[in-house]
Amino acid sequence: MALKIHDTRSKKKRIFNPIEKDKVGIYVCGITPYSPSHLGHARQAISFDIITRWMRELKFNVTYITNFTDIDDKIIKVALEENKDFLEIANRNIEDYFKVMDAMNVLRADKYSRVTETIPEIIDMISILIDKENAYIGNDGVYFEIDTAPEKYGQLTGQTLEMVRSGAGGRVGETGAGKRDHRDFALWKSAKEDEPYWESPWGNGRPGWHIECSAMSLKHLGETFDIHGGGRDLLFPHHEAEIFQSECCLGIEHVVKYWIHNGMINVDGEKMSKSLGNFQTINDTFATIEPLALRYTLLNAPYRQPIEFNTTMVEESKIHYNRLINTYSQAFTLGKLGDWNKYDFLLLCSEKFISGMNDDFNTRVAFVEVQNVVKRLQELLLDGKEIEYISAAFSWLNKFAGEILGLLPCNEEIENISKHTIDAIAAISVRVEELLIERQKSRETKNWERADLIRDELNSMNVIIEDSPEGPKWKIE
RNA sequence: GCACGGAUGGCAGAGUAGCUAUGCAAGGGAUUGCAGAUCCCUGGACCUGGGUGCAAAUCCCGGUCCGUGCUCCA
Repeated sequence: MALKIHDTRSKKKRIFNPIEKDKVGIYVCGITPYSPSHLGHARQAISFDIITRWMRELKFNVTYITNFTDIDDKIIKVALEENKDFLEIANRNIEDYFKVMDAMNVLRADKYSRVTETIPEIIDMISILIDKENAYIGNDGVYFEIDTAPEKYGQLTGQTLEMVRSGAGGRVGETGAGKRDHRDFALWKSAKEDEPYWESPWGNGRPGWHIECSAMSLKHLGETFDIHGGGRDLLFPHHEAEIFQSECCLGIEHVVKYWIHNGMINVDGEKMSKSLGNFQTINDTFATIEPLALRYTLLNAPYRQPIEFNTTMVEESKIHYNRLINTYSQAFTLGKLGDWNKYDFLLLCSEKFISGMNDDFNTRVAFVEVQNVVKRLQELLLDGKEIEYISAAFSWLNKFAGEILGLLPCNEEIENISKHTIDAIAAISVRVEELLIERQKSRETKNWERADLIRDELNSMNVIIEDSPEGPKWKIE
C-alpha cells in the first residue's frame, strides 16, 4: 500500500516517490519568534510531526528541517519597545516554543535553522540573482524582479500577474519605496537607524523574509528536495516567492517535489489571528486542556481541514483522551507486552489505521481505530480473563496511539499516574471501607437519607460510589 | 473583483459511485431505593437546480452560502 500525499502545486493526491530511494528531505517554514506561540503554531508543528513520524514508520530515512526567523521587523519592534537586544526577544520566544511543543510530544526536527546563522548563504543567493538579472538594487534594498520570470507566477495559487496587479489596488507603494513594480519583493532590506544589520555588497541591512527559506532549504537539503511544508496562509506570497528565488537561482524547474500545506485554526468560523484578536497562546490553552489532550484535539481532523476551535471540540477531545489514558494505564499496571497479530480484530484495526495514514496522513481515520481498540480493551479489562488478548491490545495502543500518534505520556508518567492513584487509594481506603459498611447498613434498613449523606461525604473525598449487583464499588475521581 | 478550498444528522467530523463511519447529545429498555457506571436498542444527514450512469453524498455544469489568499501571518 503506497503513501499518497496531497500536493498543493498539482492540486491532487499523488503517490509519494522520493527523489532518492528510501530517503526524504523535508523543509517546513517555521515561526517568527516575536511573541509566545499560539494554537496555529501548534497545529503546524503537530501536523508535520505526524507526517515525519509516519514516514519514519514507513522506513524512510527522513531529514526534517525547519527554521526560526530570528531577525524580522516585528522582532525589532518588540526589542525597541522593551529596550532589549533583538536576539534576546527571539531566544525567549524560541524557549517558549520548545517548552510547549515538548509538552505536546512534538519530536524535535533534525535541525532548527536560524536566519542569523545563514546570512552568508543568503548573501550568496542574492548575488547570484543579481548576476542573473533576476534581481536589482533599489535605493532601500535589493528586490526580485517578477517580470523576469512571469511564467512562474501562480504555481501554487493559480493567480496571474495581471490578477495580482489589479487586486493589490491602492496598496501599491505602501511598502518598499525602491521597488520598480509593486509585485516585486524584497531580498535585502537596508538598515534604518538603530536597526540591527549585517554587512553586504549592497550596504548594511538584513534579509527579506522569503529569501531565508530558499537559502536555508538549499543549505540543509540541497538543490532539490522532496517536501516543502507550511501553513496554508504562506501559499502566497511566501511560497511563490521561494519558487521564484530558488528556481531562478539554481536554474532548476522543480526544486520542490511535493508541497504540503496545513489548514488553519478557526474561531467562530474565522481564522485565528492576531489582527482579529481571537488568538490563544498555547500556554494559556494549557490552563483549560492538558497538552496531550490538546494534541488530540489538533489531530482530530485531517491536517488540511480547518479546525473549529471551541469548547465542544475541546470537551470531546478530553473525553476521548481520558478514556484512552485511563484504559491504557489500567492495562499498563499488568505490565505485559503481547502480539496483536494473533487477533483478527486488532489486525483489522491495524490495516484500517495504516490505510488511513497512507491516504494523505488521515489521522481522523486512524483515531477511529484507536477508539475501537480502546473500547475493546475496556471490555477485556472488565472481563479480566483473556490476559494475552489484553497484552496484545495494550501493545497495539503502545505502538499506534503512542509511537505513531504521540498521544501517550512516557512510561514514567503513566507509572506515576498509576502510583498516585494507588497511593491515594491506600491513604483513604480504611476510612472509605468504614463509611461503606455504615452506608450498607443504612441501605438495609432503608434509611436512604442517611445512606445518601454518607455518599455525599465520600464524594467530598473525591470518591465515586458505584452500586452494582456484587455490592458497592468505589474509585478515586 | 479575481484565485483557491469547502457545504454531510442537534453538534463535531469521516467517507469519492452500489454495502450510508465514528464520537458527543437525544429517546427507549435492562440494572438501581435514588444516583452513577455499564450493557442493549432507536431515530435522524448528505446546500440547491440541472446532467451523465442500471445506480450519485460521491462524477460533470450552473446557482447560493461560507472560509482562505490577493498586506505581516503556522
